[in-house]
Amino acid sequence: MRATMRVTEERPATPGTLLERGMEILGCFDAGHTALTLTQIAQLTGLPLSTCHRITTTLCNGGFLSRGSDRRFRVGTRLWTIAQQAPLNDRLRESALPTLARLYEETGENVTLAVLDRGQALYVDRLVGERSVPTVIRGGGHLPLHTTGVGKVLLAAQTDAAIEAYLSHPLPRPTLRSITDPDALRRDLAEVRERGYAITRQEMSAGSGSVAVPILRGGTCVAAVGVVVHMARLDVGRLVATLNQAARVIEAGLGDEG
Amino acid sequence: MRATMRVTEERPATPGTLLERGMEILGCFDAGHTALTLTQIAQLTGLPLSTCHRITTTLCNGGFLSRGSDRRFRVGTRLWTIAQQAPLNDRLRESALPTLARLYEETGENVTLAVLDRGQALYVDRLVGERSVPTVIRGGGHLPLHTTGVGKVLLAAQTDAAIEAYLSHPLPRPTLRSITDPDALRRDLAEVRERGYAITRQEMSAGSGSVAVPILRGGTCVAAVGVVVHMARLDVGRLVATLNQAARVIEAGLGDEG
DNA sequence: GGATAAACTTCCGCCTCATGGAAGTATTCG
DNA sequence: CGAATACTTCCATGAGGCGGAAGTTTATCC
Repeated sequence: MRATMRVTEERPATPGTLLERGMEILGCFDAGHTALTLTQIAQLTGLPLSTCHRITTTLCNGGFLSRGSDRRFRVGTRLWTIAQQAPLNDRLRESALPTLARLYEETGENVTLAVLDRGQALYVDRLVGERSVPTVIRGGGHLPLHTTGVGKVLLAAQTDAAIEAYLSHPLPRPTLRSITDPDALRRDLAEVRERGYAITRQEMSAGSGSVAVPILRGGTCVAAVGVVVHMARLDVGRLVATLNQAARVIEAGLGDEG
Repeated sequence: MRATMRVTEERPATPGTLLERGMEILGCFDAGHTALTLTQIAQLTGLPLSTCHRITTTLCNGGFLSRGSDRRFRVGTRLWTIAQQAPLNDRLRESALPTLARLYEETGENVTLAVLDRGQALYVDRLVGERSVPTVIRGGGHLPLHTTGVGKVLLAAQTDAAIEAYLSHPLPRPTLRSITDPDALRRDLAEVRERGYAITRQEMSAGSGSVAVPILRGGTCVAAVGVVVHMARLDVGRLVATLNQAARVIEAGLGDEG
């Protein structure tokens, strides 16, 4: 009989404006949700079906969504086109791409480029090999700072105050090896600063580790490049050398200041 | 005294809903407009300043826009993240990337990957070399089908009816060498179909030409890879061989059907 | 550095346009 | 082929967007 307990459902106090709702619907398309039916969207957002229908129709007309023959919604090319104007693409990505690919060729491993975004590592680009560690996250996704190589590099480059702020929040712990103790992390980050590179050992997923180095512009760290490899192939010395070389090339492509 | 001739201004009959206006504002961020001030947005959209202000504020709160210390708006990371879920990225892009980069390394030229979108060639990815032809368009931009190598490939793969529909619209003519005569284009496209590759010679911009080949999945053309080079270096035979090799690799990475 | 201009932000009463339940239609599944 | 599910359309109501104008901050100029 399921009852009608919808009373205390989810709506705290926010009626939500049309535009906010539109953004909320678009936000449903995250990693793993590349195609959604109308009802799925209604469930995910908690909005009435007719409301979702109206909004999705508008979004489709604007090219922000598109609807395939399977009646499912996908992100539209218009939205994608607009997104290409994001600062993330400005120079970093374009100038880094060939270098990342060469890195990928040289190492045969998963190569990632990430920046700091909203207290997480935002994966700007990612090259995944068939022969390497299985996919954890696709480009455009976020992962914690303290469990990934690129994340540690980005975090270590922040001010002490920012680091403390990060540590003050509860830290996710995806594996048993994840470092979540504040003191241990502080030591780890200090080491990253000294050495100029970060290492993770099964801190994000069992069986794999990573190495990452910063990309600097005008003395500040704007991004990080890293590789994710099976633990057995975690040859830190070689990888750091290769990564540093790549970072240097990317930095050169960025220009001095912009 | 300026009068109040605002009556017949610009608003045909569309008041525009909040969501539509939001999309319109986001749409202002196209090639060459990566950062806009509030007044610029108001001018571009023709919307009142206060309205723009309200909408941009909402968009910023949602992460769809961000505002730098220079008070200018840019596309936000949230929007970018969502865009990564677009079908464009599904497999094509990820699996093509390393190959494109290798192409870039081998040829030292501008390498482009494009799909058909709304009657134009949508550039999914683009690697631009310092040593090669200057930038015409960035990734995420649209160019005509009949003046670009990748465009011709995509157009030639369409049904005859679709081609005729394309030819029935007025064709832009960026250079004197652009082929805009319908009959000449039909012949050109027939040739593309036979040979399996397309050539342009100064049809998009003076001094440069291009070669492109299709990327097939399940017998249909889903994309095109091409290179843009200075006319002096337009060694068709060599480029076609290299491109075909690359296309084969990309196709292999796509999987059979999905 | 002070004055003027431009760009931006806030405010509020009017009135349009979004709202969402319900009824109707298409699609899928057994 | 019928039942269940997914989607689309409709409409009276009132919540929320509207934009001109006044106020504040930032940029420009001499």
